[in-house]
Order: sequence, then structure tokens, then C-alpha cells
Amino acid sequence: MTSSLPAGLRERKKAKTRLAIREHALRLFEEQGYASTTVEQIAEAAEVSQSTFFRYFPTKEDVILIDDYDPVIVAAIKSQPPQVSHVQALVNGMRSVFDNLTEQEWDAERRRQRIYQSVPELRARALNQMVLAVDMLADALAVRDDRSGEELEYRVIAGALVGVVLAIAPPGGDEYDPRDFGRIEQALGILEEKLSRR
Amino acid sequence: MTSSLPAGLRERKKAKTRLAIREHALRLFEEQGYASTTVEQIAEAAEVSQSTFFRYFPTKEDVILIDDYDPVIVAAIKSQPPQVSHVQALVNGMRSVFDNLTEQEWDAERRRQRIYQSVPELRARALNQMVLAVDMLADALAVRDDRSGEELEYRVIAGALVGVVLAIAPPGGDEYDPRDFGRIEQALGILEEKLSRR
DNA sequence: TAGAAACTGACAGCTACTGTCAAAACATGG
DNA sequence: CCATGTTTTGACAGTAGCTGTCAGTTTCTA
Repeated sequence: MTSSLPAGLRERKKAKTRLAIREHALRLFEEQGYASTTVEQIAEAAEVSQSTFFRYFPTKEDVILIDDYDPVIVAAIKSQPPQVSHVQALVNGMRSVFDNLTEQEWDAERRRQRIYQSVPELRARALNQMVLAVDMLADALAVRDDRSGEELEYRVIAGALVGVVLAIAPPGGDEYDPRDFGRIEQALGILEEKLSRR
Repeated sequence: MTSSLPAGLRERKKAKTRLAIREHALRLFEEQGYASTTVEQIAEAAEVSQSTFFRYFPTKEDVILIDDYDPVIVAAIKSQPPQVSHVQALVNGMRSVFDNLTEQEWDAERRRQRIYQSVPELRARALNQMVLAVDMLADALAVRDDRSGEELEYRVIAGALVGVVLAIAPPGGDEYDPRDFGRIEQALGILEEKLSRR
């Protein structure tokens, strides 16, 4: 993560444009809602043409949907010591990444979350990304055992973990503060215990 | 399930129209792909106006997305004897419903699955429905214990189960035959064992 | 510094989707 | 059977997301 080597001028400009579009989009979404903000408005605010907007983001949804953290978390999980359980490896991995975010990054993250929790359309696509994350997680866990993420066993574990995180996230309209690891840890603990009984 | 009491003529006609739209839509999607089939074409084929199409299905996606089976499965789970484990209750519930489908219903179901497995847009919305299913499943499992589905414990279990089913479904481009309970059962078995070790 | 490659803006076009309104199909009481 | 009110429908117009083209500009490279 963190690409701080903007080789050419072209790259730097692109990154700047990209950021500008995202910022303005986020702001406008908050101010007037997602649906009633047009791409034209975003483009205008970011001082680009509509065509340019769509060159940077294939759809209006994508402007708010990109998540840069997944790969970092995966890396953190892979580097967890082998004696740690899979569940703990996930928790630790997430914590190690989130603990290092600046307040500003946190803020942006929370704004994003809030918006797409409230727009079904966006929620659906975010879910899709989480399912894709199952692949990565399965792989990460498998690596810790020197196995392959293709194996059913790891897909199952990864699926269950992601499923749990998904299931406890939105209990209605509550604000979801991702810092609330307590809840996640608690839930995963329950999973570890309960499922083996009866 | 199975509404065979079409009181008035109006109701009967509505059901017929609804069915016609879905049938033609499915066929056209198969013939020319989802994206390149317009609502206009569907409406024309079903001999209704575009307005009418949108009165029956809020969006083009909905025409293929509705799933009538979830509530039935939930009912089947609730009626499982208490000594059966949660995992088995889910497996049995699904089996009891799917085993009673006619070949024709199976066929329609498989066609639907195939289409929206291949269209990311549809996949995303289908996922959303599965997440909604977590609520229902949590409730069903809780009922078996005379508890409430609101309790974290049941949300966790339901989330994990749904997560597993999601995770093992699409191993690439394979045709997904929902009759393949073997895989599902195997996966859920692994969940029951593995997660408690280490 | 010249030419190649990438980026951009303006424009035109398609399609999903919404709203309105009058006509048609159905239901119901006399 | 008919007049009534209710529901459903079609035609039409309009908005907005998204795609494609093409010429002009900016950046890179030799």
C-alpha cells in the first residue's frame, strides 16, 4: 500500500484528478444524497468533463466503492505467527492495519461506510467485493499452514469468517464504527466455541 | 407456496402477465445475453407496454432475481426435531424443499442460476438477498431453541453457515448444480470440526 | 526538438427508469 | 343487465447513467 513514488508528471496528475473526483463525489453524496447527485455535478465540481469521469471510474458506483485495505490486511494475516489460531490471525491482521490509520483516513473510511450502508445499490456491490475477499482470505490462511487456498477446508473457514463479519455488521440503521473490534472478536469467539457443541 | 386459489379474474390475469414477462425475459436473456436484451424487447415479446413491465418488476434485474424458496426452507428448518444440530437442520431443510421440486421447476431454477452467475451485476444483488437470508436463518435456528434470533449467538451461526454456502458455490466457471448437496454437507461438516481445533 | 502515445473535452446516441394522464378492463350494488 | 367506482393499462415525454467517436492538447521518449 501507499504509493509514494509518483514517477512521471503524468502519473501525479492522474492521481490528483482521481482524488479530486472522489473527494467531491463523497462531499456531494453527503450533501444531497447518492441518487440525486448526478455525474455531471461531480464532474463539474472536480473540474473535469463527464467523459473523463467515466475514464477514471467505470460507473458512478465505483467512485465510492473502491477499498484499498483488503490486500494490506491479507498481508498482515500471512505474517501472523503459526501458533495463532486462524480466527485470531484474522482479528490481529485487521487490528494491525486499522490501528495504523490516521484520523483522516478513518474519517474518510467512516464516511464511505455510512453512505453505502444506506444505499442498497451500493451495499450489494460492496458485498460482492467481500465475497471476492473470501478467495484472498482462504489463501492467506492456507499460506500459514503451507497449504493451498484451493483446498475446501480453507474456503470453508474463510467463508465462515467473512459470513460472520457480514452478519453482525448492520443491525438495522446503527452507525457502524469499524473500530468496534469488540463485537467482531466476540462474534468470532462464539463461532469457535458454539459450532462444535451439541 | 403454491397459490391455487385465483379468486378473481383480475388476479388470474395479473399472475399470467407476470409469468409471461418472466418467461420471455429468461428466454431472451439466454438467447442474446442479459445486457443486450432491452426492456422494450421483453415487453414486446410478452405483449405489454414498457410501463406495464416496470409495474410488475421495479427494475430489469428483478425479473430474474426473485427467489420463492427461501421462506419455504426456513419453515422446513423450524420444523426439524430439536435433537438435530443446527448444521444438520439447515441441510435437512434445504433437502426437504429441493427434493420436492418438479423437474420443470429445477430447470427454471438452473437457468436462473446460470444467468446471474455470469452477470456480475445480478450476482451482486443475489448476494444481497443471501445476506438478508441471514436474518431469517438466525430466527429459524433460534426458534428451535426457544430463543430470539436477535441474539448475537444465532446471528453468528447463521452468518457462518451462509458464508460457507456462498464461499464454496462458485469455484470459477463451473456449472453449479444445486442438487450437489454432497459438497455443501461436506463443507458444513468441515466447519463443525475444524474451527474448534488448534 | 520532433514524433509517438496518452489524455482530454465536446458531442451524439442508447437505454433504464419515472411521472402523468386518459382509456380500457374488471368488480360491485341495484 | 346496467351504472358505478376501482384497478390496470398504454402512450408519451423527460431525466440520467453510460458508451462511442473524433479532433485537439499534454506528456513522454529518442
